[in-house]
Amino acid sequence: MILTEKSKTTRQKLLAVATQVFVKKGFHAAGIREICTAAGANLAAVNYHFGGKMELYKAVLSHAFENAKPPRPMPTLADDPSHPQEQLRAWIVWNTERMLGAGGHVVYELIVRELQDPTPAFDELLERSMQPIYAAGEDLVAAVLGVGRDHPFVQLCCTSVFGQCLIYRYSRPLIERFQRHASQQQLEMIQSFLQHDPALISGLAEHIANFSLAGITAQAKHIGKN
Amino acid sequence: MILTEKSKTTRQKLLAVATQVFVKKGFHAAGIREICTAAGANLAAVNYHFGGKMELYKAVLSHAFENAKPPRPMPTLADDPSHPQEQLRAWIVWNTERMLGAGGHVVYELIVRELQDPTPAFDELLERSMQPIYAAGEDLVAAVLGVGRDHPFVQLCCTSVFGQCLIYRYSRPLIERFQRHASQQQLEMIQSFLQHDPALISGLAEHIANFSLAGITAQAKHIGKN
DNA sequence: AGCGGTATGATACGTTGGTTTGAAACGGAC
DNA sequence: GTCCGTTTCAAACCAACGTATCATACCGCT
Repeated sequence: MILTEKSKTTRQKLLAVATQVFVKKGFHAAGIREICTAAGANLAAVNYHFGGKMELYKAVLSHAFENAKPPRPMPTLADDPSHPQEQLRAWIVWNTERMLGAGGHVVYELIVRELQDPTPAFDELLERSMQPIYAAGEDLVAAVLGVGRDHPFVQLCCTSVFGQCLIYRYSRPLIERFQRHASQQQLEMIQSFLQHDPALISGLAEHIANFSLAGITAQAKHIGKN
Repeated sequence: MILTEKSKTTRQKLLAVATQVFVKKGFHAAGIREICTAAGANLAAVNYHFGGKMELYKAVLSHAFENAKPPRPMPTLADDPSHPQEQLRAWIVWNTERMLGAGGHVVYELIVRELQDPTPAFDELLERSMQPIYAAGEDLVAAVLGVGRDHPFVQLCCTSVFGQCLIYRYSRPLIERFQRHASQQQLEMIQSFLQHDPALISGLAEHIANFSLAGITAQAKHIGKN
């Protein structure tokens, strides 16, 4: 079990290939035969190096999570408590780019897969990768609305923000088909998203930030009415 | 192959049970042994009545689509072309309630399942069930923004609206876990969603409509800047 | 060279899941 | 009652999958 140089190579190959396959097909549909042949390894390699398919999957999750370090730190309310709106905008942009950009996209692909059929590894993954981000968003929205974190509007608005981001991860077949009759320019946009074009993702982040900030500040007017 | 009364009964039982199982587990994870035993039918019943698992699935999709008639007609721009904003609000509310309410929820559960691993039946299902709704939304957003349907903002805004709705369908494990530390009142809200509580869905539809209308009208200010 | 832990390889096992088969039971028509 | 198409049933078939086995090859070490 001691990792020599030779073993590390096939281990890493397996990990890399398995990541791609798990992202593309999900845990159940992915086969270790497919993974092993694609990695140029023997069928028994997965069991030898990881102990089983589930352990390989967990290793993929951990590895993906460790390699998903954000390029810049997450904006929080504590960074500038006197300007919550600007901080909220920065957080939305940061979150969108993190979800859709190249930096952390593998993690979110895997999370999205788990949404339908959660494995035992799902809770920990979510807790480590998304929960802190969501909590920071709650703080910011609550600050902008001038209410506590438990106010229903806070949850609703945060979910609205996440929904706008996640649909581009989750519903790509849907978006592609809806825009099938759209202009050529837009189809190219969609294709670029598939390759995580940073410029287009920034533009999308801007849209979601504009859209959401208007939505959130509009909610402020409804507070106290009920 | 002629449908007598006796055969219709088991056929319908199979169809009903299969719908539940496919919704709960997805196409691949669902087993015909499970479906048949739950329906009180023999293992060979699926092959006899439908010709195979895939054909059963297609029958479930068609059946679900036919039983998903909306309680009221979809609001469109043509209903009242002089008040596009009010019509857009009505459309958002209608769409949200349709997606999340009891009326058409089976169809959307199945669509959401297909988003990850589209089957050959996916395209037709989408074309018949969601595409017309999306097109109507595009018209309304374009009218509110005062631009053509091909304007990038139209697609972005429509996707933002759909994203807010769909996240409640496909990310329920996520929402539940995020609000795990939330108040008891909110946990009950989530539970009620699972049972398609009409009142709560109406409230959610209101939120999404408020949020989105503010977001869309805010985009109008950015038009022409580039 | 010879040893021991490590890695790889081909093969087989047990299970699962969809499909097939062929016989038996049903139900109306004559 | 008999016949025939339809439906049900138990059992088997077959492919695919994850896993286990055991022999072989590798490599640093003494």
